[in-house]
Amino acid sequence: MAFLPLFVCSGESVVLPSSLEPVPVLLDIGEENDLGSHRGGSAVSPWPRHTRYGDDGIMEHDVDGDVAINLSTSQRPSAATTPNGSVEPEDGEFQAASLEKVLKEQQQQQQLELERVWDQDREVKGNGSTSPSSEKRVQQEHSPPPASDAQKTHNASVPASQTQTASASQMMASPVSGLHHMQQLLQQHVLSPSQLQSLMKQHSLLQQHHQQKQLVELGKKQIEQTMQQLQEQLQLNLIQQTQILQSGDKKKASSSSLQQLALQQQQLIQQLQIVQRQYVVHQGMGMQPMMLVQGAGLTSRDVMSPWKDPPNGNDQQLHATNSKCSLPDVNGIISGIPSSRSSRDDICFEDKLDNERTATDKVQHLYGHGVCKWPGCEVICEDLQAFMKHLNTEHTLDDRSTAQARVQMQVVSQLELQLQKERDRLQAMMHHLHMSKQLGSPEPLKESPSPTKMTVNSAVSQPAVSMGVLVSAVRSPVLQATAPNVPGPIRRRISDKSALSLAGEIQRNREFYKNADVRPPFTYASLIRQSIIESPDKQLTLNEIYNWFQNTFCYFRRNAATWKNAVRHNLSLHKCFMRVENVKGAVWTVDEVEFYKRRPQRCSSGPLAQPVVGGGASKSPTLNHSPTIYGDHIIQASMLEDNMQFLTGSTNLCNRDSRLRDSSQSPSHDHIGGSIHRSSVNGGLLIKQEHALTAEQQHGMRDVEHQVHHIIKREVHVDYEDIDQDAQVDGMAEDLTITSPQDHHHHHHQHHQHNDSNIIDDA
DNA sequence: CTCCTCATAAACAGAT
DNA sequence: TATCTGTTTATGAGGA
Repeated sequence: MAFLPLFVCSGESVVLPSSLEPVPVLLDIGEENDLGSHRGGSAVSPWPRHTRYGDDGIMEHDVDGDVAINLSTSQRPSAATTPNGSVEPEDGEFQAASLEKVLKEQQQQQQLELERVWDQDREVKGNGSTSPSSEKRVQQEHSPPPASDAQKTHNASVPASQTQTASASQMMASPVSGLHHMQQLLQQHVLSPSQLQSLMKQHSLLQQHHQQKQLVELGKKQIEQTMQQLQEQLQLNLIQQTQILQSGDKKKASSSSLQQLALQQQQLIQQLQIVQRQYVVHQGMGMQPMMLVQGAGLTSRDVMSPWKDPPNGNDQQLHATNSKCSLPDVNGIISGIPSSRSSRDDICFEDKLDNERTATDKVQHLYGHGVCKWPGCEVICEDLQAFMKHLNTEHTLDDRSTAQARVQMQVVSQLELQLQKERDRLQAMMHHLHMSKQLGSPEPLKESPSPTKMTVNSAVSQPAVSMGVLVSAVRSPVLQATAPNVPGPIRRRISDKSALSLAGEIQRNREFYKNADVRPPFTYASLIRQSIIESPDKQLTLNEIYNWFQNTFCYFRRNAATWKNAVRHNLSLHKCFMRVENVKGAVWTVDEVEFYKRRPQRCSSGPLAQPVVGGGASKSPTLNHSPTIYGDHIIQASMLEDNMQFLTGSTNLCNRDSRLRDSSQSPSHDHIGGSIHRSSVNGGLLIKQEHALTAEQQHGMRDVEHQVHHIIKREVHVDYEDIDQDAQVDGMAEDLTITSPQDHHHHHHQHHQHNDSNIIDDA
């Protein structure tokens, strides 16, 4: 979810349309894709290799990439809170940098050694790395460990098949008196000073080990990621092949594409092998500190546990599988050990725990609410135990499960690809916005975002986006997608009068709106108008308007019936939209005069109000409600930005850029241009400016300013029915005095909107 | 609290 | 007939 993190960071003032909530970002998977369900499924891939990667399900891995790394590098060490404080020395106590250096050197040596050993192993094994000829083969080679049944039975034992493991094990002296012993001593409180001293030494070594482990962890993670990606590409490739094979006998073209796929496959496999090798090396690095520990004379079953994780992803998976299958272990984890547990003595034990916890977590992804969540299964299992049994009997490594897993994998792959794309896009967008903000706003933002605005969510799930970017994003609609906790649709819309800013806003965020399933903060009327004035002929058919909505806004690719109805409704309702019969049907045009005439009283408080807060309100609904210290500045900046655009993009007066420009562009009003007309056009807008002549106006309102001095606010009842285009052109003076409110006698007030506050410029 | 704007739903009719 | 287009009414949310 590239956008998700961003979305989550908004303030409470943001409202998401209810329809949006489940799918903040629309992936092009389907109209009504249910990301949630995909997620649920993807979190646990039945595919063996996924088991090995611990808690980072594929999706999560990608989604929280940064977070994941952080966790891996910091969580464990920081989690070293001692349950029984007396036992454990302070964390930083023995962190000698020099020692670390030495250790690193040793580590490197041993890494080389490991590599060598591993190479030898490969030679011995003789199953080299020739490219697989069949699909199955590929799976076996690159996906984890075809945990064969035979291997499965070796619960928690060192996988015999892994010679490299054996080799590695041999490198290590047989462990003696380790953590276990240490713990016993400690528990008995019978430590002599010398014992204590040696204990401390051991501790320091352990710490060193752990630190190094962290260092290695990061690289490892990256490699794991790469491996995952490659494997998934491979899977994708295979799937494509299968598809072609299945449906391909018809076309010859498929044979060529097959060849291509095969080629790709080979390349992927090669890459994968390389990466896997790297991974092994890293595993060795991660393991190496343990050797030190052992060399120090520690011994313990727990210490041994890491060695159950062979320096190979396959075997790790096996281990995880074993853990998963070992019910007592699972239960123990669930019920027993607190996650915060981690004393130095337990480092290794904790590793084991991690793996087991991982297994448990994964199992939990397949089991929920008493139902097996295996794709297409939904068998009811009373308890975890029953589920485990079911899992181990029904979902074994057979063809069906494999196929299901493959499907799931495809789902995950596609989501992941999409995610990556979207994330990149987002990054680029944010970067761009940030840049343009800096360049575009004459007044750099000096305030820092108020912490209250940036919710916890933002901090948590926000990808690597700088605060500055976030700030700049505040005024962008991006943040609207946040605040998932806020129910109901967005009520705040940038009102019509801000259409000027609308043009710029849409332009600036075009890519964003196009791809993010975020409701644009503009009214339907504004959007319709925008669509029309963007068209070459300043006229569109209804269908073209639809298309514009869909092409411009991801949001409008859903719930078509709803918004289309709304569009039609708006077209009919607002007098500013005029239906023009055409040879080939009817087209809609915008009567700019009417457009600006509508509901002035409201708008005056909106976008055109004080450029400060009020204007900001229009700019960003999220700020409307509770302008913050930075909100004002941002708004100001953005308003200025708009004015800049106006200045450069329009020769018309008016305070708002596109407003008059658009007016001049209006097909039906090209000939208007009278000052009276214009002033009346601006009427509603200018009212508030009487007391809000700010820097904004100083920028581009010279023409307007002198008018403002003479403006007279008048309440006029205008019957739009009586004003046709020509009448309007004839003179606004008339239309200002024209009729009275309609004969609508509904209980409702909606027709008061026709009370126009117009400005007469008698200058 | 009232007024206003807007979104949404829906009924309905004519055109295609 | 089904669908599209266009009009109209009703209602509720939310802001000023």
